Amino acid sequence: MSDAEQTRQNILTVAADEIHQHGFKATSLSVILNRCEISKGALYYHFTSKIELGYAVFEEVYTPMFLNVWQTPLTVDDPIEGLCDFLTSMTEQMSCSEVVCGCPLNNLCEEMANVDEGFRLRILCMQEQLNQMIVDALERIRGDLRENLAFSQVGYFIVATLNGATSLSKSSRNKLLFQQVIAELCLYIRALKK
Amino acid sequence: MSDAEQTRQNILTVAADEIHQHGFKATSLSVILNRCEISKGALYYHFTSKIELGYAVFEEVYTPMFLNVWQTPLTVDDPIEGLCDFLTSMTEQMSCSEVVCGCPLNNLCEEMANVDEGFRLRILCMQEQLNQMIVDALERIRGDLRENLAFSQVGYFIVATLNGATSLSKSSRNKLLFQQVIAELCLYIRALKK
DNA sequence: ATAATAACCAACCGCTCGGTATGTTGCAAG
DNA sequence: CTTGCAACATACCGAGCGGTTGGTTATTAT
Repeated sequence: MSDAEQTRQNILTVAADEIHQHGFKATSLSVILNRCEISKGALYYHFTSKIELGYAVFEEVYTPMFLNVWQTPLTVDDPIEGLCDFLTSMTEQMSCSEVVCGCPLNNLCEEMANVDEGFRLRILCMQEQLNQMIVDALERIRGDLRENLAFSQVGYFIVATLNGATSLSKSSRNKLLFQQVIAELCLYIRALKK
Repeated sequence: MSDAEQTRQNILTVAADEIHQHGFKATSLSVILNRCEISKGALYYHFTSKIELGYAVFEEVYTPMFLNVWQTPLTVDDPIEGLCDFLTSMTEQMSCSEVVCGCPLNNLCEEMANVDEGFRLRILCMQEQLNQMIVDALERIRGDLRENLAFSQVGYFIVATLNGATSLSKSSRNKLLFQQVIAELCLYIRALKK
């Protein structure tokens, strides 16, 4: 990797972390510059504006991370148990920063979706992709599931509940409420089976 | 009501609307001053700082509004149907601004819970109150419900899912996803009965 | 040897923000 | 009649923000 590309990747990584911790608007470029030990000129050489940097972080850091994390549990033999194991292990592995900072995608959705159209469309696209992955997994085992299930509706329901659960852990500052919601969500998911 | 109290109430109302629309940090005091047609001196006569104004909005506007909205469907004869009717009517009555702006409590939770302890504790208290209302309603009809239900867990699950549903409507900018999640949530709630 | 370009750096700019210090007005008590 | 306080208004402050401008350096092509 060239020096320039290395610099760019470093900016993206640091910016992703800052945005995750403080949100997009509250993320200060000067903090990113300090952490990367570069000047403002360097940042504006690689990115034309703060918001373009935000878009790049979304597309090049958050999106691949997200798709990668969800793909494994959904492509396993039994996606129902895959999902439940995945969600349960989330509650165990959840670091302190994740309890406090929440999910990057959900955070950006809350903060930016109604302010900036560029962010909104990217977030929407990501949510639709995630939903489609769930739908695909459910359809793959539709024989094992109850009749009359609206797969897309179920998918969005699962995603919504998970987001709401991270929201609850922000205010309680511990995993307990999150774990409870996830436990109940797993009950719901397992009840999808016949 | 005295003139001074009138001024104070006016500030609270306008601030509540601004915070709902733009979040706490992005809410500008000067905008509030313009809308209220008062000076900065007037605002700082009634409130010692921006954050104290925020607390006052939470306690004197959001909290009573919230408790009032939830009490009705939960104290009805059949809280299961009360809840479902309540949620369904939300999807119908939902104004355009509510689709875009989301729930004030959830917004503040996402934005401020991990930044300011004063907000965090107030939000947590509100969430616990809401959960307790749901738990009380469920216990009142526990004879009609399935065995082995963890009422508190169910309460937080419902709240979490509702919050997640409003989040989804922010990115899609329409009611459709919200309606789907609520529809699935009602299926879940009705399935609590034997 | 020189010209051009990529990859930066340092200094500065206008703007908005929350907050403060001081000034003013009207009314009510003594 | 004046004193005093409640209820404001006006003007200003420093800090931090995103963004711009004008260099500077090292590498590469001619």
